[in-house]
Formats: sequence, C-alpha cells, structure tokens
Amino acid sequence: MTETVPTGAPGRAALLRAMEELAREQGVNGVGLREVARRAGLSHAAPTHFFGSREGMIRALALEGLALLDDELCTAQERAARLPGRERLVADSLEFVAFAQRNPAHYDAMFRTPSIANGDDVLDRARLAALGGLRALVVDVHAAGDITGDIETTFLQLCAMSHGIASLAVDGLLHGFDELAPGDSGMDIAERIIRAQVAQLP
Amino acid sequence: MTETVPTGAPGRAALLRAMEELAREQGVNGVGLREVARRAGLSHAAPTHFFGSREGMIRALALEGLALLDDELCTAQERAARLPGRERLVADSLEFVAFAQRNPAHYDAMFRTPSIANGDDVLDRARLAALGGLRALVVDVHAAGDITGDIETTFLQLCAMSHGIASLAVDGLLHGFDELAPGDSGMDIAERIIRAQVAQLP
DNA sequence: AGCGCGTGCTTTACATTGTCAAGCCCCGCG
DNA sequence: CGCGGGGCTTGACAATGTAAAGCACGCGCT
Repeated sequence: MTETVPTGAPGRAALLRAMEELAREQGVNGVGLREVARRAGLSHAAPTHFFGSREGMIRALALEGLALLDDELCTAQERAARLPGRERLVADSLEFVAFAQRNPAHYDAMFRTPSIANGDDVLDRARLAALGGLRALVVDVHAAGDITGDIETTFLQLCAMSHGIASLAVDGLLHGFDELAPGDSGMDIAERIIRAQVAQLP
Repeated sequence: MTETVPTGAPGRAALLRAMEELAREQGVNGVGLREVARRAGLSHAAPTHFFGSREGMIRALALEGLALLDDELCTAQERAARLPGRERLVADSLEFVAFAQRNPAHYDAMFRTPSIANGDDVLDRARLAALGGLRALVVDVHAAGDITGDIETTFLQLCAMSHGIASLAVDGLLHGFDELAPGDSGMDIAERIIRAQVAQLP
C-alpha cells in the first residue's frame, strides 16, 4: 500500500519510466509488475520492493502525473497572463485536455482508476491541488468582471467538460465523433467545445 | 474475440448477471473469468466457452448496457415530451448520468474500457446509436426555436459534459468536490451543472 | 429403434501473474 | 574490522487467462 522504500533509488526511476511506457501502450490496467520489471531490466520483484504492490505502483504514477499537471497548468497560466479573461479560461482548459492527450498513462492513473482513487487522502489532496490552479483562475477572471456567474458552478462546469473531453480522448473515443466533425483531429474537436463553452459563460 | 456460441443459452444469462454483480463491486477491470463462473455456479471455463475471452465477456456487458441505455433514454424522452424545450435537454442529460450511477458496471464497459473500445465496429455503431437519441432531441429543440446555436457543437458540449460527470460519478470522484458543494449528493451536483449548462446554451 | 450430430458445458493442462519470505551484495559508519 | 541497512534478487505459491480435448444429452433422420 505505502512505499516500502523512501524514494530516490536508481531503479525506482527506471521502473517509473518503464511503467509509463507500458501504460501508454496498453492502458493502465494492462500494466503488470513483472512486465514493468522486465522492461526496466530488473528482477520480477523489484517493483513490489519499491511500491509495495501493483496498486502502489500505479499510485506512484498518479502522484507523478499530478505534480506534472500542476506544473504545466502553472506555466500555461503564466504564458496566458496577458490575454483577455475568457481567453485565459480557454487556454487553461485546453492545456488540461492537451496534458491528458500527451500523458494518457498518467491521466488514466490520476483520474480514472477507482481502485486507487478511494480513501487515499494524499491522492485526493493532490488532485484538488492540481485543479486548484483552474479554480484560482476562475476566481481571478470573475474578479476582473469578465464573467459574472456563480464561481463554484462555473468551476464545476469547466471541470466536468474538461474531464469529459480528456476521458474521451484517452480512450480514443473522440474519433467516434469524426462523422459529426469530419477532418477534425481530437484537439480540434476539443478546442471547438471549449471555446463554445467559455463563450457561453455568463 | 467473437462469441463462440450464438446466444440464448441458460448459463449465458447467469454469467452476465454474475458479471454485472462482480463489476458493480470491484469495477470492470476487477472481473475475472473464473470468479464470474464461480458466482454463476458453473465451471471455470464456461465464460470462455460463451464469450471467447475475457475481453469478449466484457464486450457482452457493454452491448447489453448500450441496449439498456438506448431504451431508458427513449422512455425518458417520452416522459418529458410535453416539457419546454430546454427542460427536455435537462431531463435527457440527467437521465444519462443517472443511468451511469445506477449501472456503473455497464457504463464502465460501454464507455471507459479502451481495450474493448478500439476497432470494434459493432460497438462503435451501438455507441452512436445510444447517443443518437440525445442528438435527435437537440435537433428537435433547435427546430422548435428553443435554442439557436450550432447543432453539432451543442451536441458535443452536452456529450462531453454528461460523460465527464458520469465518469466522475462512476469513479466516486464527485464526492471529491464535496467541499465546494457541501451536503450535496452526487446527483445534486450533477443536476446543478447540467441546469447551468443548458440554461447558458444560446 | 438406432445413429449421428451439434449445443452446452466440464476437465485437464499450461504459461503467466501478484505477493510473500528469505537471502545476497555492498557502501558507509562505528 | 565488522556490521547494518539500503537496494535488489531468488524461490515458491495461489490464482488467473487461455487452449484443447472430452462428455452428456436432445433432436432429426432413416
């Protein structure tokens, strides 16, 4: 459950990289302790040694991803700092979806693996923290008078929409809508939905 | 991959029921061929006999769920037929996430299991068919002049939002937002987001 | 009546997985 | 020198997914 070993071993990093690669190919629930070990060039029990269990291993990927997302949302927010208010909301939401598309393995572990999700304070906290940037942005834009609706509701709307699109993207289901939006790539569809959504906010 | 045996065996139904029960308790990727067989009172190889493989078994659950959802959305639409246009959109979207909450196992198999998702025409078709009801509703409401925005975009928005909320609900993550909306149950939060969303449509 | 034969399932077998217990190597500190 | 503890391996076990072969029985056919 919890990590058996502090953190900062050489093999640990190799295992994380191998796991991410595997999860990218097969999805998170296709990752196996032994296959990860094999790819990292270690013995079959190395992962259990570091992560305690399969669940612990995936949890580690989730935590890594949450830190990464937090970072990326921050820099995206800085980059967009001088844009008009609503554009900043678009940029942030889009960045969220792009992150999921770029790091599907991490995203899957972070937000879509309930066995990991439930009853883990550290993880719950990290999730809220990573989303905190978006919430703060909503507050800002509201304070600047660019949007006027209820802050909580607006935040929930953006979260639901972003997670919905990201989930579809991770599962490769966004292409299922191709017939409706022919020629568009996943990100094109995402941007279209997000722009419409943000434009409609009161 | 494909089913080994037509359909309509006595044991097959028992297996499906057992699988749904198991998936409800453990999530879809916690279901195992052998455990399902045990619960259904059959030999450990019965599931492979009927479904060909673990993947095939989950696929069967997905197909069952898609048929179910199709039905429920239809009757929900009939029930709401005399409501004002936007209320009908609310009712349909709400019914969608209520379905996910009531049948998390099915929903998981239907929309959140990429190993099943990819390259399966029958499944893709069934998914679009189940969503077709919502699309038709959008067209109707648009034709009645109750909404005026682009039909495709509106449809995509509603899909993304509904799937986002449903996914959070299935993963038990909606409660993570409790601090923001204290005292609300999952469905309360869902309704709040959906109402805001529909009200904002142009 | 007897004979297949296909549907519906079981039995046996095997490779692979997650997990646990024990052990080995080696660096740093006493 | 020793010895302790990180960092990892080896070995074993129960459980899983999959494949192949086999059994029972009801149906149609002659």
